[in-house]
Amino acid sequence: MADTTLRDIADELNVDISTVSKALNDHPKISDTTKLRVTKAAKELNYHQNKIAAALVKGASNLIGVMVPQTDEMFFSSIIRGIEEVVKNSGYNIIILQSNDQIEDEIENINILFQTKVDGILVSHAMETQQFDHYRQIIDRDIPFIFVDRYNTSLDTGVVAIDDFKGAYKAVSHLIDQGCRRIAHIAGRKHVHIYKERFRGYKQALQDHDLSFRDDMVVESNLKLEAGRTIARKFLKMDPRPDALFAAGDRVAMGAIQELKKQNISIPSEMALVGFSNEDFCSFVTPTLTSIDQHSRKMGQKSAKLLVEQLSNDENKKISQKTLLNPELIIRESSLQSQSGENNETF
Amino acid sequence: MADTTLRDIADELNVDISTVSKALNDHPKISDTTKLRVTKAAKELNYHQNKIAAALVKGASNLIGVMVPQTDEMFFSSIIRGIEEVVKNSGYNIIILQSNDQIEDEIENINILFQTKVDGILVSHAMETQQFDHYRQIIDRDIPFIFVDRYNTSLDTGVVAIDDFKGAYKAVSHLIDQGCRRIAHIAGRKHVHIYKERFRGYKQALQDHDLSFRDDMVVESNLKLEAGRTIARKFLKMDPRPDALFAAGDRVAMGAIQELKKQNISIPSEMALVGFSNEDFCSFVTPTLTSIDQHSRKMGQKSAKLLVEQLSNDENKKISQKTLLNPELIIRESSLQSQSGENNETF
DNA sequence: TTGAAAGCGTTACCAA
DNA sequence: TTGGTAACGCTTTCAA
Repeated sequence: MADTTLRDIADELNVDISTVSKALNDHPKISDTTKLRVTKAAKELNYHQNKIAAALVKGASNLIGVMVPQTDEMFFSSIIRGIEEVVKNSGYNIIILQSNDQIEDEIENINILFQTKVDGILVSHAMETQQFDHYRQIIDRDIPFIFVDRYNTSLDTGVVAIDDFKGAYKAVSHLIDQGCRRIAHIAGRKHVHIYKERFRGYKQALQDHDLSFRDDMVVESNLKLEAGRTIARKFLKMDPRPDALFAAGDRVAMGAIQELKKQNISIPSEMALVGFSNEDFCSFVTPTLTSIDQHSRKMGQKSAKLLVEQLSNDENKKISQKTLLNPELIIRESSLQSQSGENNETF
Repeated sequence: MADTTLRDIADELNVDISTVSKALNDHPKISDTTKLRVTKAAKELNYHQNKIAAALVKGASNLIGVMVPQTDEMFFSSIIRGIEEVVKNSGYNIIILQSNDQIEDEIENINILFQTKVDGILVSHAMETQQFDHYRQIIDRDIPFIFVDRYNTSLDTGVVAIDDFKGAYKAVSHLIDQGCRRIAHIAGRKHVHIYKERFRGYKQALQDHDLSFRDDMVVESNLKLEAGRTIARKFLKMDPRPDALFAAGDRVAMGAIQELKKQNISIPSEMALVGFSNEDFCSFVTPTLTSIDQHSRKMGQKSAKLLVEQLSNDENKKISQKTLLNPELIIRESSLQSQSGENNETF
């Protein structure tokens, strides 16, 4: 059954097709009576606007491209949720692309976005991306474009992320407050800006509390679970060994917990632990894991809002604004020296 | 900077626009030399096909609509991942819509999908949907359409899900094997087909092992964490109390674990536990949680494959096939009476 | 207030 | 093998 078109409605009502179009779009110069007749007929014929045709003539697809490394990482899926919520209410839809954390896929995806003629783009870039020329094309084409979370400073685009420096700073300061003095850091890849920031926050917190920074107390990793196990083993062999671990991710922290438990190291008294991201499971594990909440859903919402705003801006004035959300330290058992069971305060 | 069009390439090369189109589409009747010239010019001018225009004339958008309750639930985000992988390799893209488990959003989303002229639709329906007329429109319009996981039997569509009956049966049989005799069930909403199936599997397993079924051993719930706590409290008050809990979801099982631990009930010796979905955190909690793996990513892949297949089928022969994947019991500490630490076998 | 017609960028058919 | 042209369904400008 072929879809109803404007033509069908026009024929039905013996008016011109352009009249129908205008009536449906609530054009001011169409009489209320015709508007009524048209909307009625449209409903009867079960008409749905063909957005493809409209997009072609208007030069705007009402599509927003969203690219993340993978949809099935809690952090990204919740960003996506936030984006979808906002975007839909503004009449846009999102098309989702995954980079699988690989630059080749990223490049290919960007081409797809060009073909799809998306009106705007939201990206969290691949872990292994160190060279951002393919993103430059987006800017050259004047497509509104905002980085979410993982961003690159060399490009003049909008950015929505959390203040990773501050998050790390809060985490480490908290550990120091709890009496920890030899705090090690499980870092992410140092070419990724956000991980660099977390590392910087770690160092700064140490310095501000007159603790010395030591190179051998920092290990770079891919932040996966298995890495946490290995790295924990490594730290346990040190003498004196660290009395706390600040991990740049929850999964890698989880791996460390597993290893510590296996070796019967008590958490937090022998070694305290703070993760980063505040994934669901932080409150499920034993001991529950202190972490930094990144407000991922809000991050998605904010980036989408900014983008939509930019899109509705007549004078295509580029918003190359950087928005850093405030990270939140969620204190749980893994770092609380003064034990008090089900603690769960927020700072 | 306006995008390059076929016209630009044609002008550049002094050939007709239709020649360019054919050359780019590798049409057999175009000489290799012109193909070469055209592709070269296209690259130089940085041409990207306008899929919107192509979609309009071809009557196919190359878009596949995906609707899930929420993207930020592990299970759905991993379905989405699977879908995206398959679909991209077939030249399609996905647009994502969330129903927020509400029927109003569902109806609105379906209208959006009509407007976007998606070529096919993949849906996991909202928890609260009990009336499926809005889905019937999709069928009436001959849009290929497959249910993923949450499906309805009254509609003649394709279905990809796991065999929930079998999953529940495996879970309960396993508990019985472990010596449990009073097995309670935390069920999902009984109007949702998959939860009905899990309930059926539970009953059947009891019956096949000569255990009697009791109404008061089953509680229906929304499967959220908090519900798990409440329901566990309720079961703990029974006399004699259950020696095992089979939950239709991991989160609700998690809530139960929390309550049991709080009341110092030892797991699994005093009460064994099996969840459903095998979420990440199952292997993180203490004790690790036995669960049923649903192969969600594979589910996404399978449904996408089926849909794409159907789309490329010239004679629009509808695939109203039902594919049930085999659920996998992942045995962990929460149900293993013979304790052996880090057990993690697969059946 | 309504109608006619051009045009968005492609594809596909028929003619050359 | 290539060119011309209609058509996809809609919006928009100008004329009536």
